[in-house]
Amino acid sequence: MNLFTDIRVLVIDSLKAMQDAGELPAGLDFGHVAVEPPRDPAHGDMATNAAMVLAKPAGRKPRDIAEALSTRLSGDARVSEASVAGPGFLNLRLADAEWHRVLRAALHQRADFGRSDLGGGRGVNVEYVSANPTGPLHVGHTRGAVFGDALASLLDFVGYDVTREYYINDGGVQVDVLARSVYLRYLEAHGQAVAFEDGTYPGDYLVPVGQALKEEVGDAYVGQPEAVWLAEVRDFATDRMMRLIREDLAALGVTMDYFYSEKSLYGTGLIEEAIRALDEKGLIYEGVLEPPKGKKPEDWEPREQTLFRSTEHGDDVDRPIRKSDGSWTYFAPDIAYHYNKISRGFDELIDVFGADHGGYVKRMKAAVSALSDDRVPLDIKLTQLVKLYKDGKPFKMSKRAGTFVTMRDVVDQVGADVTRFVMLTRKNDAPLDFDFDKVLEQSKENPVFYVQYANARVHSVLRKAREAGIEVDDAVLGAAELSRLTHDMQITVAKKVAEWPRLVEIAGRTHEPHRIAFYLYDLASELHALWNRGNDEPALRFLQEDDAAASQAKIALARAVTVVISAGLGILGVTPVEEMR
RNA sequence: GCACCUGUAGCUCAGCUGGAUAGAGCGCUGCCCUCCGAAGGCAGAGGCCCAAGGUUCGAAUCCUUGCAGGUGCGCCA
Repeated sequence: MNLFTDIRVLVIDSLKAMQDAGELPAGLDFGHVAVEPPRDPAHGDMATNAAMVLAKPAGRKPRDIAEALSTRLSGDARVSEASVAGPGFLNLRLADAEWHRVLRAALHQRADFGRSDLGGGRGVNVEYVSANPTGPLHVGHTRGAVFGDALASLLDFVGYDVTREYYINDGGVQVDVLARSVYLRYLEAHGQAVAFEDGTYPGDYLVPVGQALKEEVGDAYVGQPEAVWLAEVRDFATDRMMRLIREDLAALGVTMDYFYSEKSLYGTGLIEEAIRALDEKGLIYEGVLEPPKGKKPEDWEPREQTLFRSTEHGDDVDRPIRKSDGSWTYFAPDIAYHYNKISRGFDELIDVFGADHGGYVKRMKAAVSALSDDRVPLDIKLTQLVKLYKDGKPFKMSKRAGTFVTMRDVVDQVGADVTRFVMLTRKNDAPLDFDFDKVLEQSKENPVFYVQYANARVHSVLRKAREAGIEVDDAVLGAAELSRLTHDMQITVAKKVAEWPRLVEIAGRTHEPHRIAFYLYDLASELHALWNRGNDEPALRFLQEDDAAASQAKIALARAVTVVISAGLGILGVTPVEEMR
């Protein structure tokens, strides 16, 4: 249940009744009528802008509409008070029973509390990570992986049919470089001295791959020209790298539904088909691009290339899809890949890219817009850089100096749960500071700890209640005398719980999973505040050993909080803990 | 030169399809914390929401222009 949408229905029904009574003209658009929590809780529990939105079309003064609406809403048992304020806001105060109803819903629906039908079962494809298969995942990939995975879970929670997908860039020259690098390690495994020049990957992680290649083919490739081994070694190496990447993802708790290979596009005619589809729309032509202004490549000279008229779909300049030698640019298979996603019937597409791909957004959107005739929206989320800190000091990464920080390094040091939560404590558009020490601190300034601690505190109460012989199963708690919960701080916590379904929809609509992390921190804060008050006012403590009924009511509130924390952490991919260690 | 992202308290950042007196953590100030649920609690100070125009009953939020920082810009992917 979502109390905000329930009350909005009530408001709309009242407005319709006013139309029937001739107090409002027919044919009004209620689409902009909103029911929201007011910024200042002193104003009430909910506020509606109905009077202000409808004043002009209805030809009446906002305050007059608000007064009339106020009279009708006051007649509903759920509304304890309705008052007109400011330019025409209608503030509503709800009966305590409404908050109790929310708690019961949370205890009854548990993991499903807050689920929504926003997506209406529509298919959405979330493509994320998509790192080149040339080495292990690093910190930058980690943020994209966590973000994409949480977004996918979030969309699932709000009613989408979600596919998680990884695009393997195994078709470009970078996998040839990988193959040559592995070949060097292979020669090394045969006892030869090798040198890693510029343009090869010197990382140690290829040592076992070279060794494995030796075990696979013996000395068959030693002393042979590239033509003999390149294709074979390339396949072998990319396969090994993808195994490595899958292990990295698994360590972070990320599981993909599909891995889509760029290489598999070649030779199937799909690229040609996608380009033909664009050509049929008159969007493909042979032409010469203007040189880029400012930073001009040194060897720039005008060339005729095959171009995609992406400017027709919002891009700044048209984009080449063939190099001057006639081979495809990277963009061409990517067009084909998105063409494939469209043809697989997805209703919405989401790409999660690193910030360095920002320049790629417009052309990709242009391609999808053109190929789908604007039927399939593509949202591209860019994740900004992660800056690493060690004890407050910046931690420089350098491949050359060997201080290259991999995803595995991070997960091994702080754990997958902490990594995931911290990566979501900033919106994707903002750079993120990640301090190896601070994320493990046990204090209020560490949101991961604070949320987990709230959860653990509630579970501690549940354990102690059972020891005291008080039944605290959810079914029992759901039937508890919640009318005993009347204290302001208790109602405040219940109100925060009631915001969860609304928050989830907002996060889902905006594709912003970080909102969940921030909300969970707020929710945890409210619980801690109530808990702390128990120090001064023993009557507010959750466990009242001599009064089972009172305990059950209070614990029902606490349990509802952990229901939401568990669901929220679940979306973020973080395991809720029941005990702090 | 152009495009995209960012600009909110001393610092790091939230801010809901535009809503009322703009929030949190840290830091700062004051009080509380021998035990009874303190890996602390309560309260307070602190703002020209980068700037200037515009749209609107109403703008941190939308539009335009400018400023500052970051990222990117044909034969790399």
